[in-house]
Amino acid sequence: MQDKRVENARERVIESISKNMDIYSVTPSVGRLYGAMFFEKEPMTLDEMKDKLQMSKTSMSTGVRTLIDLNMVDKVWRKGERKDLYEVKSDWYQTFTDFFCIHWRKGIEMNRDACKESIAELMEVLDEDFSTEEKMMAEADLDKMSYALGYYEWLNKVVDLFESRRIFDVIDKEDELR
Amino acid sequence: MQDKRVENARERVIESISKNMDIYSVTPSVGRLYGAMFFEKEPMTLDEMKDKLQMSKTSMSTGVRTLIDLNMVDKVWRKGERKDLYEVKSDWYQTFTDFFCIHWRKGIEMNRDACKESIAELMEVLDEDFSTEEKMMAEADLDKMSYALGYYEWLNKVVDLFESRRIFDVIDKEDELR
DNA sequence: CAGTACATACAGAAAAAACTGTACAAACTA
DNA sequence: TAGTTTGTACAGTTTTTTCTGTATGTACTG
Repeated sequence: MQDKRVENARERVIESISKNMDIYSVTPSVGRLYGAMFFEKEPMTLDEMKDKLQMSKTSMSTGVRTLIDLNMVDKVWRKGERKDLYEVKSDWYQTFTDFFCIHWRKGIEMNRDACKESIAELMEVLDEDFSTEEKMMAEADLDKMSYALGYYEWLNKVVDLFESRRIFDVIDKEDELR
Repeated sequence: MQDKRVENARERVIESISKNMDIYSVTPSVGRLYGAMFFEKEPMTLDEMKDKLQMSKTSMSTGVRTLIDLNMVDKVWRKGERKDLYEVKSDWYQTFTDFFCIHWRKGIEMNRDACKESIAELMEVLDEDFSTEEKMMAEADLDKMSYALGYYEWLNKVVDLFESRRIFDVIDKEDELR
């Protein structure tokens, strides 16, 4: 019974992808949706997804929205088709770097801003106040924040490396076999 | 009132760190714990954490466990001290690469294995079965899986780049100011 | 224009996760 | 040894998230 074997093979990969999408903060259900869509030859409608995954259409709708927000899925236009069509973005390298860059950049920026603001505040205190105990406290915190700041600058450059695609000079893409 | 300003400065950074630790799949509470511990000059006890964060000791216990599992915090030994002491690992560059490597490696490996197994299964089918429809299906899936496999190999090399610390040749660490 | 097909907003149900207090075991103290 | 202190297992509670069904608005069709 070949049918079963082909189906099994596909299902195994879908399940694995689904399990490991937690790194993208994506729920297993949405991961399964992504996996299913990945293997579909043609762009899918919400109803097809619903049938495939045995879930409500509402869930498919929100799931797809999540994947679109993550830049992992595209809405597709096809004339004469009333239903919305969706397909997974075909360039996984791009998908990876996009996700990585957007999320890290956001976090880095927030933390960096907080550090900068607090460092300024502490410097003010150091200038004005001469209570030794207070000063030592402020200085210790200042050191920690400076260290953090340095780390965030570094991380920012790492993100630049991916965003600028220079990472592909450092690590060559595998030959695409398709 | 300098007291407040110093405290504010610290609190701002803790809160920011806490918010952005979702990238490490860490809950804001645990993130706050990490932030508080980061600024503490001396290693902390569970009771100190509990007082600081106004939460139950049980939560501190599980929170610290989480952070230790993530390689972000160390248990510290100090003679004559009955309570367990904890401090955050001081090398954030290492912490980052550790996390990145461990988590991505796990995901990559699982997906790669699933792909390999399924590719083998599909090749078997292609050898045996001559129904054209079946074959086309199997071949299409095989292509997708090969592409995925190539991507995982690439990603694996990226992880190598970090794990081997060669990343620091590509992106220099910021001068540590502390 | 009415009628149908579609996506999604919204409210509620179900499931999962976070958090707490109590109880208990292990390690220490006297 | 008996008596503390400390960390955590566990059960129950609260909060959050995920999922569903119904209802509604919009865009097509004839």
